[in-house]
Amino acid sequence: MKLHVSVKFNAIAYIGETLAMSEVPSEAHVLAWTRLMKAGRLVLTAVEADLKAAGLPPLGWYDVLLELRRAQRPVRPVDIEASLLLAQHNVSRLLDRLVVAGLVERLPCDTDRRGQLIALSEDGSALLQRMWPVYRAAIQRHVGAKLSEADAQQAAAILDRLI
Amino acid sequence: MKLHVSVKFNAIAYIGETLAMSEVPSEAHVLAWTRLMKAGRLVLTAVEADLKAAGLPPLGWYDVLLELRRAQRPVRPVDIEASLLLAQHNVSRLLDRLVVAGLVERLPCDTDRRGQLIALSEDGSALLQRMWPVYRAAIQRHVGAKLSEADAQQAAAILDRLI
DNA sequence: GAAGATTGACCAATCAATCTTT
DNA sequence: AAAGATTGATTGGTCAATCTTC
Repeated sequence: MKLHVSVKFNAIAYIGETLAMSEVPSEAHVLAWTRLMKAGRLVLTAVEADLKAAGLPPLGWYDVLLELRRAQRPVRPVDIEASLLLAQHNVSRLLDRLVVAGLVERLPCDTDRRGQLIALSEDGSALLQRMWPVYRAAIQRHVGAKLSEADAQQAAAILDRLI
Repeated sequence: MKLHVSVKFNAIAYIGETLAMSEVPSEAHVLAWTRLMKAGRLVLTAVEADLKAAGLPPLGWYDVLLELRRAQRPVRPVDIEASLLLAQHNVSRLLDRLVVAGLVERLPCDTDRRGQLIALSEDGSALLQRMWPVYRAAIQRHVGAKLSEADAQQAAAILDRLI
């Protein structure tokens, strides 16, 4: 009788846990999440501080300029949104600032007259080149110096599964 | 002669690379950094969206409330800053909102009259409990479902080295 | 003078609505 | 109606300055 009850109870507990397993994260998953947020914020803050200390604009500017240089041709705002994971209105206003700073130009888009093309200017290209050494040094200081080569490879591989 | 030149060149190249190694990040380090930013932004956006969809406040509120409940007693703003990696003025205004929402209370601090103590209210405690199931499900959906247990453990360990 | 915290002014992000073209 | 993009209004974050207490 006692055994019977015990079996029943274990069965219920087991079912409960099985259901829970698919609905709630493990402790390791929660820890990975909190570390992701904390490490991300800490390193981002440090890198942004290095850029600012060198009198350079924020990372968001670099990201857009790099996107344009990589494409080697004018790019649609919608493509920038997709690759940088930014909201449409966010990109619109970021581009406003880059235009005012003379780093990019807005061109009409012939194939779709709703849209436009964003072109990298000479100044934009020059800024990109001035920023990279500082940015690169910041990455080295705040990431490179803290992770082994194997750590970096593993981290990149695992984080990629979240994307 | 040709060999001699070659040796010299290699030596110079090697020195150059050795110096560079300590100043610039490897490709893997740069990739780890970009993935960290991208994965962090993507998952954070998704989790925040889940909270909002459930009619709940943003994660920052949860972080503060959780900090207070963990301490089991009123906490100094300076301690919140340290554990959440937030700037002082940022915490000040976040607490303003929590006070207005009736989730925390500001109490005078007897041991240091410059400071204050932040106490969790009943409503704050209740909100914490209402948020956790939604938050937990979001972590499971956006992290747990995408990483194996081993991945999560490795990720947590590696990211911890950045903190 | 340094530390804990707040405040006013400014900049950036977000929401909802809008406009044009597809 | 849906997609690309912008805009006005509000909210949140940041900078510099300030205030009080240590």
